Amino acid sequence: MPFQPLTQEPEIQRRWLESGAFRAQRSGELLPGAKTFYMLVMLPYPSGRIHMGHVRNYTLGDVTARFRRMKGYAVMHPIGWDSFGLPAENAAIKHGIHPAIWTRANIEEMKGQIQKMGISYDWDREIASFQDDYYRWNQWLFLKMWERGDVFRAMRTVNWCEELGTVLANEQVVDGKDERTGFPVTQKPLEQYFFKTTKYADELLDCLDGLDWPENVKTMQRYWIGRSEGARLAFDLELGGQVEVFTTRLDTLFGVTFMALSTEHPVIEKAAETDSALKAFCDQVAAVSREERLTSDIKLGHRTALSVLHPFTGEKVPVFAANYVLMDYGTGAVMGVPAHDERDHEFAEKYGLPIPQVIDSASEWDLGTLVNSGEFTGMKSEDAVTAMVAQLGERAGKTTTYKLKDWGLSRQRYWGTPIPTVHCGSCGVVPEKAENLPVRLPEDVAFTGVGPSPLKTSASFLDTPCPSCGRPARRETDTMDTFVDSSWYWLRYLDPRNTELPFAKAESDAWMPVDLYVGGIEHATMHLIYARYFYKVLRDLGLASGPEPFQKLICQGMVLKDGSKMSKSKGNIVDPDEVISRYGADALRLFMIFAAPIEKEIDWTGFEGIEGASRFLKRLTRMVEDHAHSAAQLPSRDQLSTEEKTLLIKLNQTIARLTDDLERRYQFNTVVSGLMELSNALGDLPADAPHRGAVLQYALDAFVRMMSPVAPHLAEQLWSQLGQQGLCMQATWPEADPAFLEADEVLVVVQVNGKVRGRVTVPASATEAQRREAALACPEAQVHLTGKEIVKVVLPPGGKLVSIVVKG
RNA sequence: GCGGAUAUGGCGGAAUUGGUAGACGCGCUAGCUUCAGGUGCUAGUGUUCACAAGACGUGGGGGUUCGAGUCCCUCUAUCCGCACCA
Repeated sequence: MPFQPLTQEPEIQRRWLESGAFRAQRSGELLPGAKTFYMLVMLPYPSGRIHMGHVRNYTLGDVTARFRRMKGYAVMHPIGWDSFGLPAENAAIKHGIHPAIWTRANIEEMKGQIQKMGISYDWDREIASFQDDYYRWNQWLFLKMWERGDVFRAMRTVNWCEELGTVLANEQVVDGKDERTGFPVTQKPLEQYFFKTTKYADELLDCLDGLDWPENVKTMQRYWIGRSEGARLAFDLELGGQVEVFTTRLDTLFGVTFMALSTEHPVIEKAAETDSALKAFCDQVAAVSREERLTSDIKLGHRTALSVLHPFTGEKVPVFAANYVLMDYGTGAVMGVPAHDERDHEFAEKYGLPIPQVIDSASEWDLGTLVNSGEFTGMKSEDAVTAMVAQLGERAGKTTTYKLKDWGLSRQRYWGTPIPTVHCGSCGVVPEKAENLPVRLPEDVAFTGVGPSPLKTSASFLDTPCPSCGRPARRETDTMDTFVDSSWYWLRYLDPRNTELPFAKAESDAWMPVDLYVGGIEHATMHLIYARYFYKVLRDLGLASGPEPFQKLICQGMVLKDGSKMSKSKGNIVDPDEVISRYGADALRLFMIFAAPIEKEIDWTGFEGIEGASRFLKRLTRMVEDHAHSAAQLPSRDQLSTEEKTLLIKLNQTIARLTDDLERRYQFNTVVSGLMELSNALGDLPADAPHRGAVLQYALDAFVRMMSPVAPHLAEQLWSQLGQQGLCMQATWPEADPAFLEADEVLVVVQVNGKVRGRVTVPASATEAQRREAALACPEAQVHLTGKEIVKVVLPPGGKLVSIVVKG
């Protein structure tokens, strides 16, 4: 049968689905001691069409899943849909269709495309977050977290559009205006729900060390969490009250010449009530847009009428409002030490403040020995901190701060999980009862794009009795951030139809942690921090075991077109469907794996690469077609011709190498090049080799099994042609035969003074002394040895090299 | 500015523990087959001088070593992340 992927692939896909070969076992079906492998890809958003990034991601996961199945693992390889969120709601506004209809249609479309790629997902475990049998468990978990005190309510500013009467996401706001309508957007404080992620800050940071993740992702998370050890210190205001600061350099306390407070600091806000110049300064700072603040680092300050008293000297220290102090880090107040902090230095120079040196060290910003610091003079920085904390008593203490913030999960949107709380006139904010879940999204809403969240207009949704006192009350109309949906979905895959719990612990214990998680680098912080946070909460709720959900993480590189990201607006999208309909899924898969190491970008400059992949598959098909099926037994090693032995050695070395690449190294592009090398070796077998039929049959059998994870459709076809029954994907992965890993003769490279001068062949059994002798006798080397004194001869382990050192 | 990474032919890349640099593929060149080719096959393809042997060669410079793409120091360039974090 020739290479006809367009007709063959759908046929083979049907056989797979009918055979149930993609199905993952329930925990009860696993034999004791069974090896499991959980292969996870990041939950896709059903935007409408599959793009090349998906193809790369899913192919990689599929290669791993198929390899592990053949290696005898029970494999979990699921897929689902991150199907709440803004685009569906925008589509509803634009086209006047319900977000659910738009979402369902997109899922159908994309599912069909994924199936055309031959990805081995267990479709029985498919989940979609917009369905109430998924989001009810978001609500259930929210209630559990509420009980434990992991949820709280607080004010936070949002992007508010007065004309639309709605809240906008950051990406919807461009130049301070709604990107769709151009209406102005302002900042407005709103009471919202938060998860207490900071409670786990230390654990989230410390557990990173044990994870097999890319170093850059771990670094990004460390920075994001931003743990900083230091001390807090309360200064007395001259006119009563205190200002607390956080500092990593308490040892520089005697160098304080000013206090810098954020313009949003309560002390400044209060002072501004009676100080119009200060008020004007604060307004001026507030008027600068976010982007401008980020790009400009000009320090501005305004001296207030206030002063604090130095806790040791009692001297008056002036208080400034300053634009470079952030209200949401530390305490929103900084003790200004211009001699030993770069920013404070710049500020002090600008406003003419004294810059007294109090530390003696190599560089002005380093730790060292204290000078001009009263009774602490002469102490080392580290000791001074301890001594000062002890002296300062109640007003100071060692402490730690984090950049990580609590996770604000409220969204003033329709298309998300309703937050299951109720506002009661007498009881306040009350959680819904678990037995009343799910709190479903109502259908009686209109999507106008104007006015408050559609939930606020639905009487059927709003009116509800108070779960606590039973009197009429109103439902919460905020919905959850969609990151909640993606923070535990991989556990729902393990038990997707459970109606009692989000998932049974037996299932999670059987499969967790995820062995390999593959996705885009864009999720390095948000998703991968939230997911880790949730897992720790689930563990503490007794629902899951183990500290971390994802043992190994791979972030695949992007697929570019001529050096830039493929996007609709640039019109440079290469549609996977188009490629599949020209070359077949196998050729596309092969190219995606081969083109570059997985973490690097692939630039899709043209179709040459995929032509090459297709050519390789055609050549293989011909090779199998030309090979007359042979039932002959493979002869023993000493009966084989040299060429036959060479081929079988290449075969077994390839088995060993590819197994290692897939199992330990997670290096995929070399798997394809290994297959190509082996196919070249197959082609080199002479037509008149004495045992050609038996040797080829043996080698092709192993070859087809090894190509099966990458090009599974053609592998099935060739597998049948080789006379094998059953599915190739269910065959076992070949084992390297130790009898064929070494050749009879081995090449020894001869170096003289580090330069390669010759090569000699010796029997594989040759001793060190024999190798040494053969090398010294090598004529090419002799030229460089005559008339020189041999200083030493080095024979490194492995026996493949002899290095001769000469003098003169 | 801070942090992380990367640098190998015309291109994508390989070299797993310090041991033959350039596997494999793309592209290119020549020939054959077919000549309707966006087909198939064979040979060649780091640079340079070439009959050969050789010399040079993994961003630049230095070092360790019998031996360095790989380890150390230093410089340069590119990419990514963060962005006044007290």
